[in-house]
Amino acid sequence: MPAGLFGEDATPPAPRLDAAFYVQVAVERGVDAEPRGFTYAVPEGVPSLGDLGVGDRVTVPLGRGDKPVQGFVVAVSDDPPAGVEAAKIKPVRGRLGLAVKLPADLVGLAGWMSRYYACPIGMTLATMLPASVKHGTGVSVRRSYRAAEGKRGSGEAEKRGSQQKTTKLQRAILESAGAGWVERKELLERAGAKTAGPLQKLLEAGRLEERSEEVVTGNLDAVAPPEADAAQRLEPAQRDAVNAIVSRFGSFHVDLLHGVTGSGKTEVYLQAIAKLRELEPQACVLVLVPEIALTPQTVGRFAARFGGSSGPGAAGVAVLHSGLTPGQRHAHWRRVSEGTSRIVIGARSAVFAPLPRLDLVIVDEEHDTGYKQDQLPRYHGRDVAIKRAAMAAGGRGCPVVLGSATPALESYARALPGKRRSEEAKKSGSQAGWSLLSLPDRVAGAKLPRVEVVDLARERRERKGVHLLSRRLEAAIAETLDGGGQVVLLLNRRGYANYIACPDAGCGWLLTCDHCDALGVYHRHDHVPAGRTERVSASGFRLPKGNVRCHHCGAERRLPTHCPDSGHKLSVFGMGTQRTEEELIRKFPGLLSGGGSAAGAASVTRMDADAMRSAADYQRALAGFVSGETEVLLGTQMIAKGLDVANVRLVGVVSADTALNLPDFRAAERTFQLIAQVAGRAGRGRDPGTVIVQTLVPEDATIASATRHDYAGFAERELGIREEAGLPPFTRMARVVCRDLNRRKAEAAIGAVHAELVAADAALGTGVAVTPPAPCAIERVADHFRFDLRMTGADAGAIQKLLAAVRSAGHLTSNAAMAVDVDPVSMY
DNA sequence: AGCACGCCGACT
DNA sequence: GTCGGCGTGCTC
Repeated sequence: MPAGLFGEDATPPAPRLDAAFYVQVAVERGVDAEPRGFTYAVPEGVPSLGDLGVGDRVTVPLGRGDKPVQGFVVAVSDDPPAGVEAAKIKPVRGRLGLAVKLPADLVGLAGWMSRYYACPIGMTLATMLPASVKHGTGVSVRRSYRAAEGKRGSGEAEKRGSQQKTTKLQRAILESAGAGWVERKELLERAGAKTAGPLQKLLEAGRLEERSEEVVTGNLDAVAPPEADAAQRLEPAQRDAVNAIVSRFGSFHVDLLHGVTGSGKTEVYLQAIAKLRELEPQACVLVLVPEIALTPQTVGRFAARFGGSSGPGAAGVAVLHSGLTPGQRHAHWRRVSEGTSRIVIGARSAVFAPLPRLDLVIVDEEHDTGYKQDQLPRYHGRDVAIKRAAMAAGGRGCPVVLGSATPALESYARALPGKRRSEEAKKSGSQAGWSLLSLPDRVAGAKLPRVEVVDLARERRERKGVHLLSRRLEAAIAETLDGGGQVVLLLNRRGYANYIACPDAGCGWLLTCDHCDALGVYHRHDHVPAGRTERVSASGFRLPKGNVRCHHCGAERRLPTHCPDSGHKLSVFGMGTQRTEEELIRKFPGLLSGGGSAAGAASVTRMDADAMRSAADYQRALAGFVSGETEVLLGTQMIAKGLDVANVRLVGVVSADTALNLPDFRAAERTFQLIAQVAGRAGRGRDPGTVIVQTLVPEDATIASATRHDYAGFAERELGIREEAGLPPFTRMARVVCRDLNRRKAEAAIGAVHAELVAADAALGTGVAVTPPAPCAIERVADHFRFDLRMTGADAGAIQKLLAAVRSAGHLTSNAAMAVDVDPVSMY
């Protein structure tokens, strides 16, 4: 600046900050300050800020009002980066959570996620650190004391000390404390002091020294104490798989472990981990499972093999999932961060476990859509895990094992050596580092269950009345129960009935939600006071009272009795788990509902989101089924996962068609997965068991493949269809949804995004196809109108390039009005 | 995401 | 004449 410019009337220059150094801060706001956050100055001579580093949390002033906001340090530099006006740089206000910081490798991962999923980096970082860790839940300060070092103490303390008289209690405390550190509580006990008063006096007088340390008190009992669980003898295919995984140690590689249900995938994980720990005792392992609260059996096996998290000197398994109390979560997090627990098992968010190093990543049930987060940041746990593994060990990487009986076609296509490999895999060739490991058979000579198909259309023609259970299924249930076996029944639809309609064909009125473009679902009250029933159904059922619910917005209302248009009495039809339960009890009067309500009684337990309000409900229901107290387990897809009960001899799929008709290109894949997974619950013991699949379309190729346990055949055909249609996994997809209370605004917003995307694609030559905007399959949800568009590119890079351009120009935002979903798993 | 600034309707 | 509606734009 030229000298003399600032005369008396001119604005004085902003005083130059005496900055020791500068930090880039990603603020925990929706501020899309990609890629590097904002620059702040670290003032000279502030001791608590002197060693600020990547991953530390700070408070910084933001905006015109200098509103203090929290953020993460993502980079440190001696000088501010070029292009940032020096006058704009503000100083860091303070530091947060001295004991806790995010490991630098996670900060790097957040950078990748922020770019890949088009999400503000500050929000990405914020989701990596559990709230309980942020807030320091369950942290208490442990204070210990020792006698000050006698005469050597100089000046003040000495003087004040001599001014005061030493009471008897104070002398006792001084003696008890001695030269070593003694904890507060113990010290007072030893000295026989009832209050801390004398101790405080000594402290003030400088005759005692105090030391304090943070202790996380949250209990670690969430991991069951180890039971005996010896390594099992491996089948040849399992041994090959373990050997293959072991051969990858030390560098990045992805193995897709495709093993049929009951083929012993978990044992493969366990033995691979054991081998890794033999070779490298400090090795750290990350194990992801779809929803850990629902898989206590898996966690138990890991804990049994490698030690639980509680008990003396336990160095074993930590768990991180939503079922923990905040204190427990914090405690587990700390143990992981300190390197005390080197094996972490957890749900999606456990991919951010603060392990000090990473040597092996396992993603169990990798096809599960629960890995995809449906809120910001919309990441896929499996894909982030793979990226984290690739970035591990300073870029050298570590191996990943993806396990499933029904792999996602995205994974299968990359791992498959043959012709159906996706373009991406072909392009990068064998260095892509994906391979397929197969466990084609169940362990110990067990056989996959027999699968029968029942044609529901025919059943309806030949039989009067409403029957959710066909004659064949009913007979099989009777036979199984008579023989002392247990039954699993799957129906992937909650409630009693999903159509509430006018029986007059000429009227055709259907009850829909007032706030959504969706049908109301009739739910009975689960606990109806005795004798309170209400005649509703045209077919003559006496129904207990209930409500109509919308499964999209949660709105609830009373069940109307008459059609508002024609005045006819309404009828209720369609199928749901509650209705299946009712029919089951009607047809098997010996069964009692409510799982174990009456001691020793044979019973049916319904397991769906309505009946299972908490993880504890689920654990209880599961325990009842494992113990044999519950004979029939009926539920939605939550019963299809991981359940391993030897006495299950019959699995019934009440309707295989529920997922088949969804407006989603993955409908067939979902259907295959659901049938194959639930069928896998049968025949875990000696008897291979039977599976009965009810469907209106018995000739459907997907259902036929599932009945033959033919994943490869299904995949071959479905991949052919996907390739033909230019769908994933042969392409990559991203989706933008705009929503607004005002329909025209939502439409205008998506139109603007569409124009920007099309223009950017033309300018950059990314070759990404952008669909014209269209109303979503369910256009209105909770009074908001929704429009979407889809982008399809040859590979992830093309989509990324396009998104980055439009995003940095400010035309893509992630907020309540607009959502960007990269690699969407749900299309409606 | 917040929060401030700014330009158009119903009150003292 | 003002208070305040929420549309728009910016945050080192």
